[in-house]
Amino acid sequence: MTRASDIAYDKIRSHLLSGEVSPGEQLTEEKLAEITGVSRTPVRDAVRRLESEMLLVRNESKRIFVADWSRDDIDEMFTLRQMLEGHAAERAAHRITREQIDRLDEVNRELREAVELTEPDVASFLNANRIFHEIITDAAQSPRLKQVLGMLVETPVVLRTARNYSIEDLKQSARDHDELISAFRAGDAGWARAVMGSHLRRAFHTFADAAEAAE
Amino acid sequence: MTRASDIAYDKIRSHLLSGEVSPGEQLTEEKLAEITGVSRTPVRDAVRRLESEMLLVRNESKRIFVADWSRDDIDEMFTLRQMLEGHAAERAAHRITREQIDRLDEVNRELREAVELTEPDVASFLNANRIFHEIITDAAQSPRLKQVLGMLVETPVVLRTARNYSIEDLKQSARDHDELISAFRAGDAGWARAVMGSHLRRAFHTFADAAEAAE
DNA sequence: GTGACCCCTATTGTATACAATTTGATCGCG
DNA sequence: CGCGATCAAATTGTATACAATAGGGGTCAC
Repeated sequence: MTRASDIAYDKIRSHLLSGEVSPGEQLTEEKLAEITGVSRTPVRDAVRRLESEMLLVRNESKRIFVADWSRDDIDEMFTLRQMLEGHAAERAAHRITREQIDRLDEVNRELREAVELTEPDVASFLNANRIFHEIITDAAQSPRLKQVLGMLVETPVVLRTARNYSIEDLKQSARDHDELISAFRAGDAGWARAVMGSHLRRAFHTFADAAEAAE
Repeated sequence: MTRASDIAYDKIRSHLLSGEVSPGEQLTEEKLAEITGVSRTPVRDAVRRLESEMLLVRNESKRIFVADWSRDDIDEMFTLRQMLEGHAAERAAHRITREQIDRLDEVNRELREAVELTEPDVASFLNANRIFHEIITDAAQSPRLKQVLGMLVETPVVLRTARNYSIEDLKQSARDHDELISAFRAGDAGWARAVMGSHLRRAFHTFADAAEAAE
């Protein structure tokens, strides 16, 4: 994308993720233009993107609101990711290159380092985790799948809850990733799909438990 | 959406489906503005939508082109629909109302009427088919699923090829729909998913055979 | 003849003014 | 008091002018 609309997208997104705004709160294109420092035109582009990621929603008269995700909504999102990323893992098992597998190894090493600090670095963990899954999506070599998965991003509430994940949960993620790498090395599509499936399903329950504990 | 951008979307879409433009052909916002009779601003909105449906694509420097779908691309699209609509059917089986089931019956009656003419009315068939699947997606009651499925629309090549479908293929579709309705009446999620899966997978092969025959 | 550079043109991106629509509130009337 | 109509304010939609960028083609040096 272009510069101004990228800036707008990034700034609005981090604004939404920061927790400075509450679910259900109304935003206007003009206010967002002020915040981002660009005019309404690129803001509108950014809002469209964030709508497709369901971080923003519009009411019947096109006004813009911060999306409010229920527990069921998040369950459904993880279920869709489980299906689609499971499929991605299956495809990737037959298509992934040695270089990509090495990269997965490297990224998961970084992820593990972020976890094994005395105080886990959750931001680095989430970043490494995102990159890890992106590599697999790319290795699946399906533009359509990639585009569809792009809509199913982490929601603000999931990211904020991640701070409450236990060290054991985070370590289990790293172990799942290791097993995925093994499945890819073996070229075993069924194995890769199964591991991805349980990995994402467990991730949902980790989230749900952490969210419950936070209340 | 708003009026002008809706007009632009509809006009550009039917322009793409009409076959007046070839895959890979470049389009410019200005030309599309001329065709649609609105300014570039709503045209840009419409182009964004058509991009997300992958009927248009952009190159590395943001120029707009008519998408070119390979046989593998279409295979992958049907595979994704099979997963997602299978899931939708499964959810719908537990949530669909009596009214919605009656509506499915009615729409499938129309579909069958379009097929059983001496010269099948393919346009009516496709329209009824689209509505039938939309009712199920709605009955699944998952905004996320609905939004994701909205991206996986029929491609121009699939719609054009539909003219070559045999009467027997069209009748089989109507029978699949009847079986789906039976599964919904029984509230049997597994049955609904299975029927939807084979229905869509067969649809791909029907398309592939018709496309091959047309060459 | 080939390749690098530069300029002109085509095309997309951005800002801004104005139009259309929706909301909410105020006023008047029963 | 309640209810509805009407107007003003807030918000999104559209058109248009201008800015930025990428592509294509021509020229010139070698």
